[in-house]
Amino acid sequence: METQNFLLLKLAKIMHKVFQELKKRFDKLNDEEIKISTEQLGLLRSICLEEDDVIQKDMAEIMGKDKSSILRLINSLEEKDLIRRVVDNKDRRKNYLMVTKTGHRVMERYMLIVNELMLEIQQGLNKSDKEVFSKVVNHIVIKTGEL
Amino acid sequence: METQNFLLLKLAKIMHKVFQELKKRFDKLNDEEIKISTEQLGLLRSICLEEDDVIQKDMAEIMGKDKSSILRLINSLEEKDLIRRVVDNKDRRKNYLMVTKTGHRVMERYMLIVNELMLEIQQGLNKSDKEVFSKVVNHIVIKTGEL
DNA sequence: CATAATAGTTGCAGATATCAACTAATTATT
DNA sequence: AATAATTAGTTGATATCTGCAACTATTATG
Repeated sequence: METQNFLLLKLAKIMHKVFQELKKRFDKLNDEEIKISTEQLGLLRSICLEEDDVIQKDMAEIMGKDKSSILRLINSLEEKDLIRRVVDNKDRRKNYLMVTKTGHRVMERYMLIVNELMLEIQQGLNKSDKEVFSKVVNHIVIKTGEL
Repeated sequence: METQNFLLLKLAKIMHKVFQELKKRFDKLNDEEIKISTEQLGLLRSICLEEDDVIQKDMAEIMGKDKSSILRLINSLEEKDLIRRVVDNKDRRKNYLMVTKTGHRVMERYMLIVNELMLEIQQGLNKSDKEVFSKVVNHIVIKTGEL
């Protein structure tokens, strides 16, 4: 019973650590390049990972943040030319958030670092463990989706 | 290869969702009670979970934040009478962070909610899957500890 | 004793967050 | 078709959290 609580807290701790490490490595890489904050990167990442084109409101829901928060993050990403607002012809209230070439390049570079770190972390795990882990994560994705 | 990246991002997403849900349930509970922010709760949680008594500097290291950040979070927790600074007799530079009765009560209440949500999320998983998951998490704890 | 190192504090500046009030565009209602 | 309601986005105000650098107080070291 208590084990499961601590597991969650452990998970929180390692996620924090992993993203901290990722940010550190990413910052190091981007010394003279585009400086991007964790939140900005998180939003960019989310936009990239969505199946369909999204508008600001979608991202507010997906990220679980206020629409004005998203708006300001979008502003900063647009200033850095990582994404671009494109007005929907059919409904001019909507701004589609399109990732620019630079944005994709930044994400790719980020993904390489993620990849590298993941390999480091996975060392010593066998295939079946990884599969079960992946299965459980997917299970939790579904369960949290129901919340 | 790519699978593992997305696994991390998936994990990040579910953690975000879980803590969001936890905060929501916790806020609902604490309508007239102590209002506490996510960061404050996170710090209180960490202090409670440590084996030994800690000082501010320890928490800065554990949480991976600047000591001044911790200091201010401690201030807000102390204002709410959830923790108390106690000067070390042998080294008067050090403030031990002692959790008050109220602090423990708040944490217990929080843990109950965590517990409840964990049970909801785990429904449908068999024992062996949970064990493997736990094992992998522990593996990652060790690996991230080496970073 | 003078100097280093350590723990904590304060001031400053920047990023993020939410809330509420607002505009503009679209849809629904009468 | 005119009016009202809804939706998407924006803005202003305010609060929280963050790190950095400079500072104080205390302890350790030479």
